[in-house]
Amino acid sequence: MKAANKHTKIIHAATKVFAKKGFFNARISDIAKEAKVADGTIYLYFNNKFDILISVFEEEIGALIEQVKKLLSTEDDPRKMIEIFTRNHLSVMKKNKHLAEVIQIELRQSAKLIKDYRNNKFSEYVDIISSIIKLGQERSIYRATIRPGIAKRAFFGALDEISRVWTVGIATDYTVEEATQQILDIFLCGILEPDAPCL
Amino acid sequence: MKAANKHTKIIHAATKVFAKKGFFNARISDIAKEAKVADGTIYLYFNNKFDILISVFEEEIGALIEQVKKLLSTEDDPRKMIEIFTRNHLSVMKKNKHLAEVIQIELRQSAKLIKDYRNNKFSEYVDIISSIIKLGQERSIYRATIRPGIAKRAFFGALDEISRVWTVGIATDYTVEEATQQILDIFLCGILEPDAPCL
Amino acid sequence: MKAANKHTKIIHAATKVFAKKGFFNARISDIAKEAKVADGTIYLYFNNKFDILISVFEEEIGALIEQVKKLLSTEDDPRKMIEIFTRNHLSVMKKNKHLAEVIQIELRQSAKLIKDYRNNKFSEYVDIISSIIKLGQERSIYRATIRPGIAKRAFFGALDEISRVWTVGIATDYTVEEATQQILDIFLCGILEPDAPCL
Amino acid sequence: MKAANKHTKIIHAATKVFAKKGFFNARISDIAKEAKVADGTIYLYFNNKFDILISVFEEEIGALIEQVKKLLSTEDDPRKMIEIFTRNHLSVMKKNKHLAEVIQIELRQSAKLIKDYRNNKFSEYVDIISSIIKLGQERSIYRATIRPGIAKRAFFGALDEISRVWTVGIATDYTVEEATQQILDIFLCGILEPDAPCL
DNA sequence: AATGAATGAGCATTCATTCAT
DNA sequence: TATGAATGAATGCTCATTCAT
Repeated sequence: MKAANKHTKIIHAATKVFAKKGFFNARISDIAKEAKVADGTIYLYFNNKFDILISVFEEEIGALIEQVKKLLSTEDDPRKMIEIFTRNHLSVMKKNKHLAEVIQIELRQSAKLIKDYRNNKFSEYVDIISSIIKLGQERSIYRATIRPGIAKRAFFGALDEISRVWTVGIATDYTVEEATQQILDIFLCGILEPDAPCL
Repeated sequence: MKAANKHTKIIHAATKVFAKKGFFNARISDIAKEAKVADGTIYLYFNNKFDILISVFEEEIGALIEQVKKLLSTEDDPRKMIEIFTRNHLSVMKKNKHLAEVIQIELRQSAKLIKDYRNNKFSEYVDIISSIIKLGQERSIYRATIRPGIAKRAFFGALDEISRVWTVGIATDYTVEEATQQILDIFLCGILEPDAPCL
Repeated sequence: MKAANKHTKIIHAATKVFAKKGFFNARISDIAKEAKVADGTIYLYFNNKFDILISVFEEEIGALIEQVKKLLSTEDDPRKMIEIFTRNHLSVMKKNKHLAEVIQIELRQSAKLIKDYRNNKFSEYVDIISSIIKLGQERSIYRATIRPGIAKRAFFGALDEISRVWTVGIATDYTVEEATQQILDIFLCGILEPDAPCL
Repeated sequence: MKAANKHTKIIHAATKVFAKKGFFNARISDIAKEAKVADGTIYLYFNNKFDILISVFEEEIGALIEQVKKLLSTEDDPRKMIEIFTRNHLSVMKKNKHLAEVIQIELRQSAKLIKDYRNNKFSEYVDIISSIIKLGQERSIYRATIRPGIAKRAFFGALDEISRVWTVGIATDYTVEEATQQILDIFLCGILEPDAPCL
């Protein structure tokens, strides 16, 4: 992954280091070394350590949002859209372990770490799920009794926990495809209208 | 909550402090003050700061396991069992915010914090879900294609993310009962055999 | 000078180190080493580096005030009182070089270093001079046209600059007694020949 | 104040910045910004930060010396000469606050800051006072018992401390003229009533 | 068992200085 | 000459842990 400029280079380095050591155990000098810049250089691009973490969230999740939105733009069926979201999320998490770790672990602490920080990008990402559900409800494909605001969390939580297996390195393993099929099997067939066929 | 002895008193104090500040921002002196003991006293009961966190996990989740197992022991229907697990988990998380925070946030970091620590108690807790699913499959109530090892994670992840709303304090709110109904609606009706009736 | 307790021990060590290196070049570890305590110990007694400097001022000048007030209490003649103040100030500054340096150099910067810090003790010390002048004016020994608020500064400034020779280590040297006589001669009688008219 | 060249521009900028923040809190980038040049440009004209401070002393005090020497050249009476020196010093210090701060505060630290630096210009300035006193003694206007080397310090110290009121911004205020009159009154004639005996 | 004063290792951040352009 | 991005050494302060009492 070639870094276009130093800002990006540092973001990628930080993602890697935060993933490996966690935010608190990560040293600025670790990030600097990983990015092959001097410690002080980091402060030309970021205000402080927290700022680096926030930037990692914003930029990495921002890219994820762009990617999945692009994929979704070619599809119209809410069932297929859920499938696309699922497969994309799981495969990115399996491939990009560093990003996965940061989202699964560091993102969770962020509210506690940084006063008044709202993970807007993260909310935006999860809201893609609820928007798909709402679309499906408008077209009578998804049951009207499902509350999108709750279902989006249930669904994201399921994906998140499922994909943790790959980062934590638990023995029990499964492929992205197996996980996708299971998730869809459980979730889709659950929220479908009784007469809407499962995929 | 009256503490039987100093060990328990410290565990409860630590749960509260870790929940409020997070493991890294929590100071031993904070825990000592909360437990109304001297800083040094903590080291008579625990080896180090990590040891306190591990003990919090083991004891608090241990109690949770006891509680839910007791509730489940009076029930035989796998559908009801899933409902009991769900309602219990969500209501404990809503009531005991400190425990909720520690499970949702600190537990996730634990592997990174403490080399070679396996959250055995946590695994035991999540495995209750897969054992219920297996039971349902044996009785042909849950579909045989569902993989319990994946489904347990999907289900726990859903519960976990759903209940995070209460600790993070997001505006969108719902009651334990609403959340329970939605979770069951989505999850149960999804994993049931085609001819097994939803609750 | 035996230190009664750690607080005093650190104050004395800091006076010495600030005198030798100046506030900014003084390292906390220098003070700690000089006081024979650990770096962290200093923070059990002081809030921060500035706080140490302020404490040095307050305590060292406080002691100086006590000392000179005690000496003055036995004297009633405003001429003798000025003499006592002068001789005491000059001899303390010549003997206690560290204190002299801190007063002459670091005290001057203090307003710039520490926002909203008023050297109350220092003002109190200089005000002893104006109170002697006022006493002399009441008794018609000192001229009524002299403004005590200006004269106190002129007098203290003269003493201060005179005594700097000893700390800076300028070649031109004179004894405390010589300096005292000259100061009194100039300040009390002026530098004019008896029959030369003032301007 | 139009700067003839960059060297002078930087000197003036540095005087201002050192006055405002003090030498240690002043950053090279502050001076560069004030002088409207790049940080690196400063190093084309000065060796290091200390060098800038020394240059400030030399050039600003050098100008002060030129100015007062020119004023004194038209006067022959040692009493008038002391008056001219006093009024000039006080009025420059009241007008040029930046220079005043640098002389009153930063100059004092200079020996500690810069190894082996002798403020030659400063000595030259203060020696003007002793040369006036010597002149007065030759003409039997000033008493022969006065030691010019001590009196020059006493006199400069008085002026310095008197003028500090204006830079520090103490409530008690007086005009240049009031201060000049008081200084001359005290120094030339002493503070005693005409018929009160000196000690 | 209990205390809490003392320790000292460890790190985010700053900023004078350099140097490629 | 002039620039300003990059460097990396340097340090105030925190806090987990120890240990004399």
